[in-house]
Amino acid sequence: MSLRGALLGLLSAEPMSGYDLNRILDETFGYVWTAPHSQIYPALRQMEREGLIQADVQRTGERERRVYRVLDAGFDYLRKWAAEPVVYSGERDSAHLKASMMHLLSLDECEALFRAHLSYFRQRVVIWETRIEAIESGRSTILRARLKTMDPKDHTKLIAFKLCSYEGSVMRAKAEIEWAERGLSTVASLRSTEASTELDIAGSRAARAGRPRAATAASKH
Amino acid sequence: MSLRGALLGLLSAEPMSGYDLNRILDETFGYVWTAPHSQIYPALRQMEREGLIQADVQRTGERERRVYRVLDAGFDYLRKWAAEPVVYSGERDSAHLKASMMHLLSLDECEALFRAHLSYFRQRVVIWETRIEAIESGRSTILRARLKTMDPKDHTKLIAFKLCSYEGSVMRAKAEIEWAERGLSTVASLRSTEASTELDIAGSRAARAGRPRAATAASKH
DNA sequence: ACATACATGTAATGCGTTACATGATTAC
DNA sequence: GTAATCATGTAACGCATTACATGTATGT
Repeated sequence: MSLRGALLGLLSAEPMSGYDLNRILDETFGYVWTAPHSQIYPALRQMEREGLIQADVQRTGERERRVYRVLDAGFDYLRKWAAEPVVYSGERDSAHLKASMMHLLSLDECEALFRAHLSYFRQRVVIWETRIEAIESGRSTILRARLKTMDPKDHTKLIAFKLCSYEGSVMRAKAEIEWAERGLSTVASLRSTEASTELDIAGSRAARAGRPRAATAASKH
Repeated sequence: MSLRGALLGLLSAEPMSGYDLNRILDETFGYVWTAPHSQIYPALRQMEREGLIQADVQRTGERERRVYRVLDAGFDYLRKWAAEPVVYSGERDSAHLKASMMHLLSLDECEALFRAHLSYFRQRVVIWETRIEAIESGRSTILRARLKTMDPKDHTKLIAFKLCSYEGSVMRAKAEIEWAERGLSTVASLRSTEASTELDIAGSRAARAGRPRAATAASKH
């Protein structure tokens, strides 16, 4: 269960409440896992029942705040979960699925889909690169909290892997951007083919510039 | 509902049975969407009830085979679904999530995770590049079936977008490969740091070669 | 005879989304 | 006073996984 991994991982840096966890998943940590509070609160209660974490209840007047900290059993669970091999189950990506059916759409609709893809991942890249800079310059509060509780000789390791995981997200997002850009240029080529009343052969060559075999295949039928 | 999109998309190329759809999702089409047969059969029945598709029942002796074809309402549904903007909901990736917690693991365990990642995506790339070649050379049977039922002037468009979507998957997989390779070199650097009993500063510099600011941040605490 | 591929389902369980629901504190 | 933020939950529904369940046709 990855949700538990994510929650225990964050709690192991610093004890905090369900509300805090929700905020962090929304803001910074969401680059690897997200969850709504409707999933978080029950999961915390369940893990508490199982003895993985424990809540220290803080009161501000009437308001109750349940600050969870990870118990030994929780650390064991977390380590065990993290070391388990990942199960790579099938792909499920609506953006790419829709792209595989773009022949059903108008070129305007295709363009709109690619542009949305582009702007979504460009935003992600900006957000995550900002995070990377924060980690590199030591401005990240959650990282500082974690470093405080750690043996100084492990600091290098922590920072190296934190950066590595953020860079992974950035690299993937950049691949999506590159793909969307390629998609847009495919659209542009098809548009010019549509505009002129040229032969199919010439058209397919233009549509897949740099991929001569595509043009060959297209001209076959 | 993306499952419906995937099924209608495949059926629009060629009428086929739930069994066929399952096989295609497992083999070739799974690069964008996968589903087990326990999802496929009920989805087909439901779409039939709603008048999106219709089954022509074929009998081979006792055995019944329900071959579905897309009705006009189904085409409308498909086109409408494909043109709708994609909802980009939060990331959820256990591999990257685990990577963000690798400081909890031994370097051997980290290496194992990265190697598994690498080999999984290398396999994907091989499979998908084979598909791309099949499309480019006109050896793809499903593509040929689709081309037969289409206006020849749209062939270019179909092939261009098919290739584009496969290339998207390849590009993303290559980003994952590159990331895993980077992860492995991070592990290697940390290993050499661990082996020698050098200072933290020198260690962190080695661990993040080419990223001098990481070393600076690490040496701060 | 036996294995493999063909062929179609249901059921239980778990994960994820959206909506519903409530109330306290703080800053303006 | 009122809006934003803090704070914690439940419920209904839908989508996904795994296991259960059954039987036929075909090739060796």
